[in-house]
This record gives sequence, structure tokens and C-alpha cells, in this order.
Amino acid sequence: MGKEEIGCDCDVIHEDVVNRVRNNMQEDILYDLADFFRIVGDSTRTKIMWALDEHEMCVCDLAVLLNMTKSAISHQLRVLKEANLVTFRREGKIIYYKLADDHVTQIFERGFEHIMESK
Amino acid sequence: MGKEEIGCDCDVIHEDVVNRVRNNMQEDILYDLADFFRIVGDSTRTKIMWALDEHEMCVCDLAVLLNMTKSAISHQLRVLKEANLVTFRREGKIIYYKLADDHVTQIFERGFEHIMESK
DNA sequence: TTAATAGTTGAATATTTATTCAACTAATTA
DNA sequence: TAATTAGTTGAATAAATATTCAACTATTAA
Repeated sequence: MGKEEIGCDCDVIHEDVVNRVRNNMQEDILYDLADFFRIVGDSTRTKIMWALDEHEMCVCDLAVLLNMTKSAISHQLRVLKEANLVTFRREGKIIYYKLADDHVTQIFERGFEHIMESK
Repeated sequence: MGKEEIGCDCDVIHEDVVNRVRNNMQEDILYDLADFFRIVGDSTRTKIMWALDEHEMCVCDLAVLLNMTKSAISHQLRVLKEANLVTFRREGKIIYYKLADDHVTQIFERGFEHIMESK
């Protein structure tokens, strides 16, 4: 068989399985998927998303709710904005944030149910 | 109003909203939820989970498939085992890993669909 | 019982990243 | 206009963690 790649330090054992799986593997999509989970996978961002799923809120509301500084909240909101997980609208001095769309809401709520059930 | 907590550096703006949301907030569950997403939110672990969702595999198969060392794969499998996301069975020298249960499979596949659709 | 192979493990390194701090912009109001 | 407030930003620090490396265990086969 021989090591088919440079990086691994062993021979493949089930070559047919690996070849079949490799043919179905779309690496770029798996990176995007990992990215999505990575962004939600921080407790501050998870709390923000859960809170915004309950009601739209401004930075100060979130800061008080989560007992954190405006800056820390704002930095994390930027991450969530860049990942298109939240949107916002400005009303005077105040910016209201909310979850981006139903898709995000559903994925988030499904994960929440998963945790609730396994308790 | 006054700063209700020590950590934040501003006053609450929508006190009624924050109070209502705070009453519904279960922090321990939100931490578990973030943990779940954090563990899946690494590209190596995402690839491993996707591959095991396709077919059960041993460490060497995964190492060849992902072009990584046995050690790196093994370390990540341990993380996934500890989070109860994968299980395994031994057959002689070889240990076969697979996704833990339908619950995990479904959450993972749903995230995958989400990414596929938004492309 | 020795050699070979599948897999694990702990320590070290290197990278990523969450929060802090101080300075800043944007909008409002006195 | 000047002062106030909501929010942002960049750099620095501190903490978390993915991979590497070398040594190790467990099972099988010679």
C-alpha cells in the first residue's frame, strides 16, 4: 500500500472505505462548518445569541445582563456580525441587535434542545 | 438606575427587557451548549466527525484520510470520546470509531445542511 | 519470546483568541 | 457649541489549545 500522503505516519488499513469517504469529502464546506461551530462555541457568544433569540437588545443591555464591559460585548458582536449570525438597526444613539434569520435561530434552538434533553 | 453588577461599565437601557430575559436565562445550560459547539468547532474534529458519519474507521484510516499523524488523530478522538460524541469497539489490534448516537448524527448533519444551503 | 503493528499519552511548542485598556466616532441634548 | 452617552476599535496581555515528538501499552503473528 505505502503511505499515500506525506503527513501521516502509517499505512491505510481499510483502503476501500477511505477511498470511498475521500470521494465524498468536500473540504471547503467542512472548514465552513467548523467555522460556524467555532464561532458559536464560545460561552460569551452563546449567551449573546441566546439573549438575542429572546429579544433584540443594545450593547448596554447585553453588558448589564452578562456582567461584562461594553467593549467586550462589542468585540464579540463584531465576530457574530462578520459571520452573519446577527444583524442590527440603529435608532438614534442606540443600536439594536438581533439574530440574523430563522435559519440561525433554528440551528441555535436545536442545539439548545439537544443540551436540555441530555440533562 | 445604577450599575446593577460590578463587571459592566454602563447603565441598563431597557430594564424591563433585561429583567425578563435574565429570568429565563439558565447559565449552566448555556455553558454546556457553548462547550458542545466548541468541541465540534475545530476543523480536524469536524472532519473526523463527518468521516465517521460516513463510515466507522480506525485511527490509521483517519490519519491517511486527513493526512495527519496517528497521534494528532488520537488526541482529537479522545476529546470527542470525553464529550460522548464518538464511541468505539476493539477488534484485535484495531479500534473502530463511530459517531455516538443518532442525536449527534442529526445535529451534525443539520449543521452540514445549513452550510450547504448558504453556498 | 521476540518482532511488528495499532493506538495512547505527557510534555513542549506554537498558535489562536477572549478580554482589557485607552482612545476614538456618532448621535443627542443642554 | 459643548457636554453627554452609545458604541467601536487597535494594541497588549493572558489564557486556551492543536500539533509534534518521543516513549509508552496492547494485541497479534513469527
